[in-house]
Amino acid sequence: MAETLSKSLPSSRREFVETAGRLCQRFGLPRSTGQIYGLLYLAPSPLSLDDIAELLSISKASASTGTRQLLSWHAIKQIWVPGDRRDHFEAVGDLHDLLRAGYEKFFRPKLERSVSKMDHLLVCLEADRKAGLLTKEEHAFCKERLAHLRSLQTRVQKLLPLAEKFL
Amino acid sequence: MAETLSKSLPSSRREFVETAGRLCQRFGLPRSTGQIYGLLYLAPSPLSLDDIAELLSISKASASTGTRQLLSWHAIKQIWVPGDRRDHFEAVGDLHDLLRAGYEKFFRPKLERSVSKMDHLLVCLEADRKAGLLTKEEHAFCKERLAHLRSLQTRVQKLLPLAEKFL
DNA sequence: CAGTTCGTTCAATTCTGATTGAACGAATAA
DNA sequence: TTATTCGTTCAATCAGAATTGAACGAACTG
Repeated sequence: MAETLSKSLPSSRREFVETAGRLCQRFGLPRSTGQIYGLLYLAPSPLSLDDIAELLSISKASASTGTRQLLSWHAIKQIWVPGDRRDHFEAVGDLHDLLRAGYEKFFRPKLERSVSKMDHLLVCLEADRKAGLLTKEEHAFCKERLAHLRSLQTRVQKLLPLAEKFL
Repeated sequence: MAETLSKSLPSSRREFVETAGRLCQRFGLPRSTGQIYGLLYLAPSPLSLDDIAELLSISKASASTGTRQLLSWHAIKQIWVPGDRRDHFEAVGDLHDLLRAGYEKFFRPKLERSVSKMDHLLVCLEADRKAGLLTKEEHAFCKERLAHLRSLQTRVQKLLPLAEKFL
C-alpha cells in the first residue's frame, strides 16, 4: 500500500535545500550530501530513502551514499518508524555539537599532521644543507619562513578549542 | 644570454610545494596556485614566470593564471629586477595579513550574504504559511530551526574578528 | 623597420570526482 | 518455498574545473 502524496516542497524549504547544497559544494563536499542534510534539517518528521530521492530528484544510489556519509559524521540519525520496514532519517539539530565533532574528526588530525610535516621539513632542510644543496642564505631564509609558519600553526592549535567554547 | 641553471629544487622545498598544493586543492582552489605560492614562499629571491613554469613542470599559461590569481589576493607581489624585462614574483611572507585579508574578502561577504539569505527564508516561510502550504507544526518546526541557525550565524560573526585578533 | 620576447587569453583537452542504472544480497511477506 | 522490497555496491557515465597549446597584442631590441 504505497502512499502517493504530493511529494514536493514549499519554496522556503526548497530554497534552503539549494543553499545547503551550495554550501557543501563550496567546501569540497558533494552537493547532494548537503541537499540531503538541508532537506532533513527542515523536515518535521523523519524521511525514508525514497522520500529523499524523490523530493530531491536524485537517484536512490545517491541518496544512499549521501545518507551513509552524513551518518558517519553523526549529522543525521536513523529513526525506526513502527509499521514501516524502511529506514527513516532525521537531522541532528544541534549544530554546535556537529561543529565540535567536525573539528575533532577533521581539522584537528589534519592540523596535527601538518605540524609533524613541518617538523619533518625542518629536518629535511638540515639534511639538504649538509648535502651542500643550499647556499647559506637559502638555508637561513627557508628556516626563518618555516619557523614563522610553525608558530602560526601552534597559535591556531591554541585558538580552535577557545573558539569552540565561545560558540 | 640565457642562464642555464640546474632548475631543480632541494627536497625540502619540493615537499613544501607539494604540501602547499594539496592544501589549496583541499579548499577547492587550483592545486597549481598553491604550488606556486609554496614555491615562492621558500624562494630566497624573486622568480620569473618561466622559472615557475619550469620548476613546477607546468605550462606558462598555468603559471600566468596562477600568479594573477595570487596577485589578486595580494599573496604575492611583482618585483622589478634591474636588467631583466620579465616580471618577477615574490611571496608575501606575512600570513597573518593574508588571513585577515582573506577573511575580509572571502568569508565576511559570504557570511553577510548568508545572513540576509536566512532573513529572506524566514519571510518566505511566512508567505508559505499564509498560502496554506504548511501545517501548523511544520511552520513552527521550521521557524525554530531557522532561528537556531540564525543565532549561530551571529555568534560566528562575533567570533571571527576576535579570532583574528588572537592570532 | 622587421624580429624577439613576454604575458595573457581562449578554445580544446584532460582529470577528477559526483551521479547514475543495474545487479546483488538480505530481509520480509505471502 | 517464491516473490517482493529495501539498501548497498560497482562499473559506467557525466559534469565541471584545471590545464594546456596555440595565437595574439604589446613592449622591447637591433
